[in-house]
Amino acid sequence: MFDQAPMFDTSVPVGVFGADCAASGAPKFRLLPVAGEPGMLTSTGGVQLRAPHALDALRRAGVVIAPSWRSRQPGPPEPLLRALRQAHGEGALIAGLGSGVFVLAAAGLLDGRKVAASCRHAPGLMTAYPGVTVDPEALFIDDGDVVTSAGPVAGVDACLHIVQRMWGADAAAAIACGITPAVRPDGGRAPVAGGALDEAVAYALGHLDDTLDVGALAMRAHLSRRTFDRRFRAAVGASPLQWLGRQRILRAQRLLEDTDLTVEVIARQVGFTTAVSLRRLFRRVSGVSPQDYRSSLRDKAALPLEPAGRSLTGDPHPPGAAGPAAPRPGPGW
DNA sequence: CGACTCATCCGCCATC
DNA sequence: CAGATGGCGGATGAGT
Repeated sequence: MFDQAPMFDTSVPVGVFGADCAASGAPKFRLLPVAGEPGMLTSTGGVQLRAPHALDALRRAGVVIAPSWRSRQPGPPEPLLRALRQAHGEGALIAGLGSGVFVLAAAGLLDGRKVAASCRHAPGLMTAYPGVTVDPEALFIDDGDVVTSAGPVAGVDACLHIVQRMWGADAAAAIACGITPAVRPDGGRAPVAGGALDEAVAYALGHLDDTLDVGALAMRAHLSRRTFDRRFRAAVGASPLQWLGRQRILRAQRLLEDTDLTVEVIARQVGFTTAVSLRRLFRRVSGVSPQDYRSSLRDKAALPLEPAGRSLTGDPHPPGAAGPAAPRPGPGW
């Protein structure tokens, strides 16, 4: 969230990922509203916003969304751009909705890509960033690791698309029915890379605690190993194993946050056979050891700002797809 | 941390 | 002919 950015735009991802649709079977997300710059953020009509999280929260996110940007100088602050690039490099899905595409462009994440942008923003975007091509027809574009939308209303579609892609059509439909007027039975949106791939992803998320190998996921998607690799990278922006590793770390982070389980136990619960593997990957992804991560969060939890909320890092349990045996850790999940 | 094994994944290429 | 597919093999890196 940014100072002087439109309230409507800023609220879009909060509306989608913060919607409480658990009763209709939607997954719960841990939504981490992040202040993109320090200080109080003033929005449309003088409304003042205060985001409970700082930039370091980007390291814990599976999806990072820039919902808006202001029209005036100065540009996005460099620490934010660094954090965005780092999250992207570590496999997070990055989305720029409406004016938020300027934030992604400033971070260099749109170079050489075709993106969606509203007619108001398209000329300025292409002038300031010659490497970026705007598709004037697109409401939103999923480019695998980067999603863009033309304006905040299409931003709702883009967010629902992300939900569908990562958590399945049922999840998207459950959320959509609360915020859009009419939805087709499929959730109103076509899958990114084909239902087969989505199914394999949903299966993997529901069985993170098992030892999954890429060959088995390919079989589940009814694709050859080679084609699965290719399609996966095109759709998700990372190799299957890289993606799997990041999902495992995200879940481990939650277990570290919400439980007192030992690192050894957590490692097994998220699909590592030993804690050594978890520790090594954990440090590479988040920069700290699991223990340090846990204690730093415990320190922060003492502050009044920490919400009891949920995480946009994504609860990986598409209803139905994960099966009855899907793990449901702790109360803070 | 180092040594070891083996899965992964990407370029290449024939084929569909 | 263009584009997608899938097998092969080796460098790489993940896991133990």
